[in-house]
Amino acid sequence: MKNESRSHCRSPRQVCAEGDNDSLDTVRRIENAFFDLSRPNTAPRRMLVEKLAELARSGEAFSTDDLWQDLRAANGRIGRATVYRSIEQLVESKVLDRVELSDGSHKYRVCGGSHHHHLVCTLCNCVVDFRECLSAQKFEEIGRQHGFTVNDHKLTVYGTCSRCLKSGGK
Amino acid sequence: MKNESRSHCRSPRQVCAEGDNDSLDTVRRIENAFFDLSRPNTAPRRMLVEKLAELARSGEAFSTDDLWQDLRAANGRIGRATVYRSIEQLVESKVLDRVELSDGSHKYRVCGGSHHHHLVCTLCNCVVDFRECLSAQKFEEIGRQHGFTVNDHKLTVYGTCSRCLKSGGK
DNA sequence: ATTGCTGCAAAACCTTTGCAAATGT
DNA sequence: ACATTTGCAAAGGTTTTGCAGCAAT
Repeated sequence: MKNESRSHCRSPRQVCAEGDNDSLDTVRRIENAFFDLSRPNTAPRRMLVEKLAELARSGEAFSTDDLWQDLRAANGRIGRATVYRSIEQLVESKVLDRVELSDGSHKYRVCGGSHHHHLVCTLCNCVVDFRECLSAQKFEEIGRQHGFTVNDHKLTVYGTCSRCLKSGGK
Repeated sequence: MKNESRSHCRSPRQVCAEGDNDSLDTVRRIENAFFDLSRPNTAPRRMLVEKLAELARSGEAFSTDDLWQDLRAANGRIGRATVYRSIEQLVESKVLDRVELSDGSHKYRVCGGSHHHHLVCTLCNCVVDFRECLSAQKFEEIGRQHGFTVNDHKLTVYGTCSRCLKSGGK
């Protein structure tokens, strides 16, 4: 009885998300991220690139386990540890965003290159990007007021998506 | 037998935080949060109230385990599960904030009543409050643009605090 | 041949749960 | 007495780690 609200979010079609990435570009970015750290173009990495390009297109958010299960079902042999290790690298390389859900758990999402933040549905946990934010100067000012050097920030908005609103949260 | 170690508003190693809560008010708020759910004024709850009031004064952020260890060391007999259960309730009651650190882990912090967000040092993980934010209308607009009904948001800024800057991160 | 990624299984970690006993009202 | 909370220990779930073997360069 753990994550009670994730059940209907696992479905293949995730309507409340934007597929606004150019997928060729995404493939390139993922490949570069792997390549930057080490050379080998291995089978698991190819599987990951392919699957992540697909997830970039749909805009769907996924857990580490989701990704592992999907790859394992579709292509066969891949280890959980490889998926964990790859996700870690790709988050580091800014290819993936780690999105905090309202219950404190998290999912990942392939992110476009430009500055954005996340709108998260507290019922189905779908995720949408948006671009509004405070200005860079404002962040600098916030930092200055407390003696911080600011280098990153994260804005997450929680609410109910249109699908869940219509279906009354069911 | 209570340990009155409340004399200083500065915790041993967490200087970069604001102790801006009125502690009497904080005690009241924590007690109410417990009381709202059920009557018993038990020993563990009194221990928690006392310790949390102290943490409110210092502004220090803490993990569940930190809190358990501290209580256990100072006052003796308390179960991990009790601490987990209490923290969960207090987060629900908005007495505690859950703060996401830059590495994806989290800590808790006693929060003042008014609207605020967190500035987190990526080196020492200290946490400071600030009040700047987007306007309520802006959030509504963000929601409207994507068919969401917005009901909450979280803004976290990451950087390096003055202490860590001075010490070069050591 | 060398390098280092990969899969597996075990270990480590963190959090939740079940239940008898203790505690507050 | 009664209703709840508590502590303990066990279970649960997730992530990391160690290492031998393998694949890519």
